[in-house]
Amino acid sequence: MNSTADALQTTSDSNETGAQQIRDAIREAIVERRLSPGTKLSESDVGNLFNVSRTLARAALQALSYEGLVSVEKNRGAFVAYPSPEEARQIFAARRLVEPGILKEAAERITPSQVQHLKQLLLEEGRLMAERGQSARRAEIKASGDFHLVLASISGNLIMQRFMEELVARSSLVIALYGQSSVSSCGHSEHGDIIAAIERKDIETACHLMLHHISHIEADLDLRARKSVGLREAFEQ
Amino acid sequence: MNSTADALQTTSDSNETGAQQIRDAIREAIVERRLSPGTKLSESDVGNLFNVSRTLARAALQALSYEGLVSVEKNRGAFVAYPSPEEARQIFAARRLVEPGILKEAAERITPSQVQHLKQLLLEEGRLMAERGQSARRAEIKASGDFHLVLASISGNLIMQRFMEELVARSSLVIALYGQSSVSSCGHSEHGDIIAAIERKDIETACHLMLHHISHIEADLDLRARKSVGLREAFEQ
DNA sequence: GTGCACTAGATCGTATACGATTATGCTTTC
DNA sequence: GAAAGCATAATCGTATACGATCTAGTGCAC
Repeated sequence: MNSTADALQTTSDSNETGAQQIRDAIREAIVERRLSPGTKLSESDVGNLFNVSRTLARAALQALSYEGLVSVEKNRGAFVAYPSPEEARQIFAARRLVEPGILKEAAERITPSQVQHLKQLLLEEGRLMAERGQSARRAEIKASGDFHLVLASISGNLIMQRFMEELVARSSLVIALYGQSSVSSCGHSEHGDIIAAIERKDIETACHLMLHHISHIEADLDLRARKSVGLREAFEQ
Repeated sequence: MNSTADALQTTSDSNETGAQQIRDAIREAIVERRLSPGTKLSESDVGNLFNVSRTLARAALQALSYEGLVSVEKNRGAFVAYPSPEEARQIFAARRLVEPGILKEAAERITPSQVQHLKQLLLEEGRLMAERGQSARRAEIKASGDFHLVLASISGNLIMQRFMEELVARSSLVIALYGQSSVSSCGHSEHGDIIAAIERKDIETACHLMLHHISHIEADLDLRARKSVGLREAFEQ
């Protein structure tokens, strides 16, 4: 049990308050798919894992439920969210709705050094794709999401940035549940194409590429049947 | 003090858990501008007001901070959010970014009965504008926001709906702080124009009208200087 | 009279405690 | 042997308690 704690506590000792640290650690675990949808997150267990009281554990789980990553059921407990197919569709519909707009604002105010940053991110992503192993896979998942998040941060709108963080995190959950092609969740080359369009200030095509990109991710999902672990949900959720 | 409690507890005794009831009551008070930006919300005071322990009061305030309506400062306490001019700009930028898209989806799937619902809302809004008195003013503020929220609910996307709820609530806070023309925060006639465009399935114009509408609201703000109550913030915040 | 140190009060952060609700497993009965 | 009922264990909802941090007021020194 302690080994799990070590695995989760990757980003400790900042100046945040206790509950936020736990929230961030659990969120990271969910986004990187170390925690599967439907997993029960008992308040006591979470508290013991991080050596804090149930009070803080509860606060962290409550916070995650506001982000849609955890669903708390009254008098039953908290579970890693198990988004329905309909919910999955809405998440991607939301992304199609906001990401072109974010991209447009980002493209207008991007600096050359930020373009370099994006390119470097892309390289890192490609490197991870080539590697084998669990941790490389996790890092790749994170990197492919970071591309969209960095774009949001460049747009300069903190509110949209936070919204995108929520959407990307929930997307990761959806892909974990309904994704088909085992690994590459996010078309790597498409990220590159988008960066290229941004660089030559071709905002129009950049937006179209982004729309297609999101649709490609969604097209890789099988939203009709639940994944093989579906029966497990019947027990725990 | 008890009179205040009665004034706040408009929507009680549902099947929600205690903290959610308090959260909703405070949110409503903020949106209807019964609570001004910068007001201190002490955990003990909130708890006493609603006859619950600090635990629940804290949970409610925490929840509101996730929505951006309350800012909690470590070891200092919670305050009704006091959005900066920059934050205000970002809120309206976000609305310009998402509302056309929401409107587009809503217009595509709207039913005749929902159109009637919108029209009825509009009438109600107009009736309240004509009335005098504090409570009518509050109801008008709520109604003008509800127009945008109903549109979001018609769009059928729960995620965008929740996001819009956050944006509308925070807009109310911004208008309370920086609004100039004392009362009519939201161009009433513009709502009517938008409904008309939706009804004749002219989505293109409806979106343009919406964009102008949002810009008109923002244009009514004075984002340079803080309002006269600004000195009060110096004391409490 | 002004400025600094110190003490007292208030408020927050977190832990613990207790009643309420739900799940589980055993016993009993048909 | 199966089903229903009861008892027990686990978990959540909420309140209370205590230490830590911040705020404010007082008094002393200069």
